[in-house]
Amino acid sequence: MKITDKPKRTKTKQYATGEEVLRKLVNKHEIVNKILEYRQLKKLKSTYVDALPELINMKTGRIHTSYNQAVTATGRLSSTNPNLQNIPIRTERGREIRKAFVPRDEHHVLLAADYSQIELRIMAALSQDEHLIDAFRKGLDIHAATAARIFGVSLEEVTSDMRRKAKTANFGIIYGISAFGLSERLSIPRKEAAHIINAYFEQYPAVKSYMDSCIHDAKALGYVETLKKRKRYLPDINSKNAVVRGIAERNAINAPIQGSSADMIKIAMINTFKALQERKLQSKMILQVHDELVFDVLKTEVEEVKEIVREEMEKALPLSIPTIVDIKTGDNWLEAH
DNA sequence: AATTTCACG
DNA sequence: ACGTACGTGAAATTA
Repeated sequence: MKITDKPKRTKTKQYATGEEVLRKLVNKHEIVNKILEYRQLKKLKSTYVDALPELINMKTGRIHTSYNQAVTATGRLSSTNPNLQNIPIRTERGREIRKAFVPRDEHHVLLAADYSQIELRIMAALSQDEHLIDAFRKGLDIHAATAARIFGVSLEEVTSDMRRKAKTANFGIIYGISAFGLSERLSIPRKEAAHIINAYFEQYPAVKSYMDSCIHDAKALGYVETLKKRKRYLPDINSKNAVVRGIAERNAINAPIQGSSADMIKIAMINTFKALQERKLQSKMILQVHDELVFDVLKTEVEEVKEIVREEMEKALPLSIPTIVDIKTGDNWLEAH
């Protein structure tokens, strides 16, 4: 439509129209927002509303996913046919879909138990950064605590904007972020993003040296590993192509963190299943979504199951800092969140 | 069959 | 000069 001078192209030379591209064009033409809204509705309808009812099992009257144990590079599970690890939650219309996931009958509730900030906790434990460890031991709001440190203010002086930036930085760090990436995500100048990253590593110096050591180990050994010694091989770590090498370096930083989190929840799943069996409970573990377990719980068993699940998840793979699990119940999956 | 887009952690 | 945050899977579109 000629609403931008240098339209972005995909690698096959077509016009790129992904969400990030379109969002930069919303002020150029009134149709752009309408396209974004249309896309969202189309996605939700085709992927969930239309597809899921087709997958109801004739015998059980329920839908059953398949969990794949040997697909991902990091040790996570993946879920197919249908994928129940990407059920919507972020938008209001998406949340309507999540409400459709309900307990087996009126005598049951759904119980959702999720690890709180698990990847940041693992990064604290792996890096042994004293300030990050200290924040978790004190039970602080980790994004606010990070904001206070990187912006040099007291906890009380942290504004919502400072916290938002620190939160994005925290997630970015786990992925091996660049100043460019952070600036894009926060819509701030690259210089400011670079300052935030510099401040982050000044305030959490052991995080910086831990990340450097991940890359160093990958170059020396050809792989990195998780807390439970799961390896990810990184054959591109010494590539002469800077782009290819950069991806491998970010993998070297991220894989031990994401993979150790997967180690932890897998151990928790085994031990929780055993504990429910040993106590002859009828409640069932029904879903895993990377840092969350969902149970179909007999109402009379709620308190006992809650205790067991918290205990088994929190003690599955002890770190040098507390592991916290948040638990909620509800009459549908959204309410249990 | 490959690519693009977008849903989740 | 160049590209630029990790891990997935499904549906629609393009080749």
